[in-house]
Amino acid sequence: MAISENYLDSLNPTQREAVLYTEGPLMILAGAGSGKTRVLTYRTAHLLEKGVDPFNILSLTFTNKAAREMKNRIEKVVGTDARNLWMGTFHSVFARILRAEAHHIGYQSSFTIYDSDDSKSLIKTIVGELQLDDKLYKPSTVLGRISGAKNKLVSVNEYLNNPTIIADDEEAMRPQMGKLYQQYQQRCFKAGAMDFDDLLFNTNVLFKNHPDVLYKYQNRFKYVMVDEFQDTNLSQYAITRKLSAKDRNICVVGDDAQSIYAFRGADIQNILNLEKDYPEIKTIKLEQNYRSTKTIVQVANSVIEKNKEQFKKDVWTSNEDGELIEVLKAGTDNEEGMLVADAIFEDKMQHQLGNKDFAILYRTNYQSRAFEEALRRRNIPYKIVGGVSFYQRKEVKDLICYLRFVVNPSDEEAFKRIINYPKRGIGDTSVAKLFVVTEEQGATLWDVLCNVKSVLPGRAAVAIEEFVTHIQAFRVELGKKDAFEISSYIAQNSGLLKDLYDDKTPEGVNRYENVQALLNGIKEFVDNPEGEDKSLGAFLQEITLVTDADNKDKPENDDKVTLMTIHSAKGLEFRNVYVVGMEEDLFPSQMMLSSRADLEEERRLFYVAITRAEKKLTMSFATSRYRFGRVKPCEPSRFLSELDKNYLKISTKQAAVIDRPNIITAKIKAQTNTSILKRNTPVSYTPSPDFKPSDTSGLAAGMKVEHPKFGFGLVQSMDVSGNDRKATIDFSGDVKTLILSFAKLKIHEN
DNA sequence: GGCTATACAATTTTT
DNA sequence: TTGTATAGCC
Repeated sequence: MAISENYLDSLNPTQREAVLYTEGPLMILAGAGSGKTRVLTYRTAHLLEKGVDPFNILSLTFTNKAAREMKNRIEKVVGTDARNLWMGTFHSVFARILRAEAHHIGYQSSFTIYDSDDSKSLIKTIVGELQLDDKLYKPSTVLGRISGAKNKLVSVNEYLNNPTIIADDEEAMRPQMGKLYQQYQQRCFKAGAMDFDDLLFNTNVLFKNHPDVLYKYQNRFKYVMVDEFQDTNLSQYAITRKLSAKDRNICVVGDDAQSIYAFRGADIQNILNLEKDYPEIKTIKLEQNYRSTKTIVQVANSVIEKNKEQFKKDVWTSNEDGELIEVLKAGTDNEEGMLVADAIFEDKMQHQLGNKDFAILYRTNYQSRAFEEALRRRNIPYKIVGGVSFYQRKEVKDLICYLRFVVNPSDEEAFKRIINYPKRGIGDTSVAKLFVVTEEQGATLWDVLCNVKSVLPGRAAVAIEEFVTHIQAFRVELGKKDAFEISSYIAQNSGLLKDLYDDKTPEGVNRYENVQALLNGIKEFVDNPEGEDKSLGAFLQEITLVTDADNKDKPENDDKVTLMTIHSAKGLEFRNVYVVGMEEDLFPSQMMLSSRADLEEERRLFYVAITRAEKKLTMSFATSRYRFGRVKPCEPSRFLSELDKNYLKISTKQAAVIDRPNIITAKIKAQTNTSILKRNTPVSYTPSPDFKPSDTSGLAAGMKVEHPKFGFGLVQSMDVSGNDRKATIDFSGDVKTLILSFAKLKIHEN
């Protein structure tokens, strides 16, 4: 095996220890930027070098993207052997295993995976059928409760019999919650569907009830590694524990300071459980940060120090001190966008950076709008990670639901979406009737559909019979064609493609293209030599587990500023990071203020945001923000005042253009407490009363100019090499490079 | 059943 | 402000 040179030499002593410690349980507490991925990569490479078969190694990561990247890196070290490693998210790995073992737990291997929209829609249906108050039993609330139970491995029966849970639900005025959980599970099962949590829950059931199956996978996965262990929930932990019970070669990597998924059931307790379950466990701490400047590391430390509950860790770096952390203050959310876009532009010019060196991180997705707009106006390319995934778009999901229903005609949620699209005159009442009859008869949905005449009156029945004939025809093709052929066939013959094609509005054209893109994606899936299972069913299961964050960008057009939530930024790093929307009630989110545990999670989130930055960190906040179509005053985040002031530079920058009348800003300023930033608020330059921008086409070095914001300056040099003409101007010591097409400059003759 | 008009709520984070 | 839910009409 050809391992590239002395890879061990490039590691520090603790890292090396972690790589070499291959037998027996190991816990690596890895501080932010401490070379964790490097350790995991080399550890795997080292295992392979020792002669361990790649088939025997399982690595569980948090995102598909992380898995893919690690696989690539290992491949660079050990070569093509890496292809046979099992790497993926908990959900994708165990979905594959469940697919293979589905018959043991009463499912077909073609089971559907419900995404959260499917789950909520089903809950809504059930709440309606049970005639419960839908204000009280909101789908998201109910799903959250069910999800929470499953993540703690609480089955329906246990739920129904647990006095504490019952009391909780009664106190919340939702006594029917258990009943809903029960119905929901039944309906999923009957529909041949599992939701995200079921993938893990049912893996536990499988391993518990079928020791022979468990034994098989224990022998298969002799070495188990878990990345981002702090974000695992009980259900996930139970799976890893079972898998590694035989050989006890479990290696987990995590950082409690970066645990940000408690809302999804992640439990720090797992780290303690681990020490209990594996008393012989070896713990290694990686504390040297290689990513960030001293300033950033120290500010991050000063933030996380405020948390009470944490393991002792001492993250340090030998990197340079670096630049101070800049804090930008904006009057409005739009101005915040402009300030940040301006700052990015300036940084780019001054340090000759690429767009991909920058990231804008925010707490909630909806904040992206102002930054998109500002970046677009300055022609700075950007990409948004997160938000609605491609597969969630209406037109794409419509086709997917056709495919789902053809593969699994019990799939109720898919049925609901396609039964009247394209329109065939079947309304909600008919659909509800069908479900009721299905329940009453204890039959399957498909059976009822096939005998629809006995259920529904004439017109609707005829329409459904037609639909059934269509589906049957598609199912016949399923055996003959590959996934791509059958999908194209269905897209065409269902009338879906035609419906979209007929819409000639720009949005309609876009929708049509999206469906074509989906078909291309399926083609790619079929042509990809790596996957072994190329059935349509396999494709459908895979894409449900793909998030937008996993999207591989084409490398050639990848030089873009990245916009994303802090959650999706976990595990990534950027040269310059902008943490925006640093306002009370936004970050920390008002939803998280109720308990100390929640606030501490927000603070860890802040810690994650800070530690993404390598060289330069900038934060921003606005003193007013649009919310629900109304301007709302905002106060700076308490997190800002928790930062060590010695590392801060309060910026005096203002946006180049004021977007709304000053009255609003002024009024809000008057009532807003901006104490931490008040003291050195600068006197901004007031332009001459007769200020009027000149024609700058003849601008040359040596000329004296006036800028509405920066005041008088002397042109040092001109840059006409790029697309934009730029001038470097000295504004009494403050040297700026301005793009002439944007900058308003008045040329003074003398 | 399908369409329009009106009312109303909503913004946490993700597999 | 936007998107969704409901009511009321054809």
